Amino acid sequence: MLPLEFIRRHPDEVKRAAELKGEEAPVDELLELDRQWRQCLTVAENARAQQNHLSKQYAKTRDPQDLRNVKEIGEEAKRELAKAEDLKRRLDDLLLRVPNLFAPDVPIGKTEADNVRLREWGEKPTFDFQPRTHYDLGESLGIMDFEHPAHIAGSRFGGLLGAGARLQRALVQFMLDTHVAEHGYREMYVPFLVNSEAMVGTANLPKFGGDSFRVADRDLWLVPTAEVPVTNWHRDEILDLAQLPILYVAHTPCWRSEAGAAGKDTRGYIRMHQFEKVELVKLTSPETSGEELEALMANAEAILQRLGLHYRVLFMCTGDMGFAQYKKYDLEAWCPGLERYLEVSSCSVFQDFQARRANIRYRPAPGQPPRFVHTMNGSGLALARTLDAVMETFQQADGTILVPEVLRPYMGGLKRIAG
RNA sequence: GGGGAGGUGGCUGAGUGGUCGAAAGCGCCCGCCUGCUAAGCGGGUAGGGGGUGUGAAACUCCCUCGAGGGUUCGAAUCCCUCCCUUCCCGCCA
Repeated sequence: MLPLEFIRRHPDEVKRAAELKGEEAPVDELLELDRQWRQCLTVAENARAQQNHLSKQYAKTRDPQDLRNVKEIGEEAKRELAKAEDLKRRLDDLLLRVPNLFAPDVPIGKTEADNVRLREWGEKPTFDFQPRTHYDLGESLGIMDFEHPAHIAGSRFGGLLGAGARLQRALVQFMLDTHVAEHGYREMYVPFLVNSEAMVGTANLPKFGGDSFRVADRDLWLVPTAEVPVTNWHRDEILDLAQLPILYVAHTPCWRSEAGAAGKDTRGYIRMHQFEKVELVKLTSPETSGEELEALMANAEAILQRLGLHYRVLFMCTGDMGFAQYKKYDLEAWCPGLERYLEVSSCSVFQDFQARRANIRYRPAPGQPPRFVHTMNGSGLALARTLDAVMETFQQADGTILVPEVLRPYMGGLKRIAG
């Protein structure tokens, strides 16, 4: 969230950012509540101060009249304090609904058409036959299945079999090993269910609860991304500057309700209720967050490059970047069968927006007051779609799939998937 | 799931109704001392919020001892509920 004081001083800047992001920002309502709250709080605290004072006096005098006075003022303090607390609760709730600002260099725009293509890596592969889609290939080879999962769980679930399941696992292993051994991340294993506080910390709540699955009768949510448990790992902690930057990588399943996602462009192993992802998360000092984001994105790109997948990098415009992000890049891998790019990674920095919510701080120097860290994350990479891109890119005329070199050690040396 | 113990500042840990936002130690900061370092000596050091207000001060008030509620003029301290940690038993992959 944004500091209340910042909103007080720069309401127009906050409103402008929200508008350009296509988000609602209850700034006026918030400021009015803020005014009422502070007024009420002053009255309440003055009453409480009087009460404290009179109470001490009564301790000395034991005068019944003093007792009557202190009781009376005590009642008033209680009433006013309750009023102030109610106002503060409403204020805090609104505060959690104000979107983050965006970086000065973020392109202004409304839709994905306004995103800026920063660069492309490699070239679209060419085929001397009509390339097939991953689901077509996968179902023919018997390594990808949508019917059985639908039967046991419903639509928007996919399943993998044999070499398909193993190929996904190989991708996960390859990604984890690369990020740990070569990019300096620390591997983590984390809960796949998190409480509401954690969801608020990363800004998945209160506004976006509808995007995630909640466990019935419990305050637990299925993680929509490892970002939630990993970023919240250090909630309410004060870190040492020497610990920063903290680099974490975690592989988790992710669950998303994908409400309203049915229809066009969603056929295949693309937008599932459940998918695997290797997620990169960094906690940094404010001074280094800019360069750390670029490095994080480069780490994600390295995976695509080693797999030999053609991809492009998009600088997301204000309208397409989201509530909490300060800056966001998408990596999109080319899928020759689908004849379109699929988003396989989204790399974002939040500045201290999440850190304020999750209360993650660091001490810049011994003896100095704590400051909020900066948080950022990016997929490194999202699994279902990376698997799709691999299958479609390395398919052969006979319907088999060549296994990329870097994955072969993870496939028991298998060079070609033939079903 | 049943029973016991416990959750206090950056950390360890005292504290069972006002003298406690909290002993002591560690850590950290400032100063002194010492040929350097170490040791020693003195002082300082929780967080959040409100008001007034300046150039970043200063002053003042309120809240916070796991969370929430209650008793009381007054709660870290007493009562209730919940969460978490830990030990023993049970169960289980």
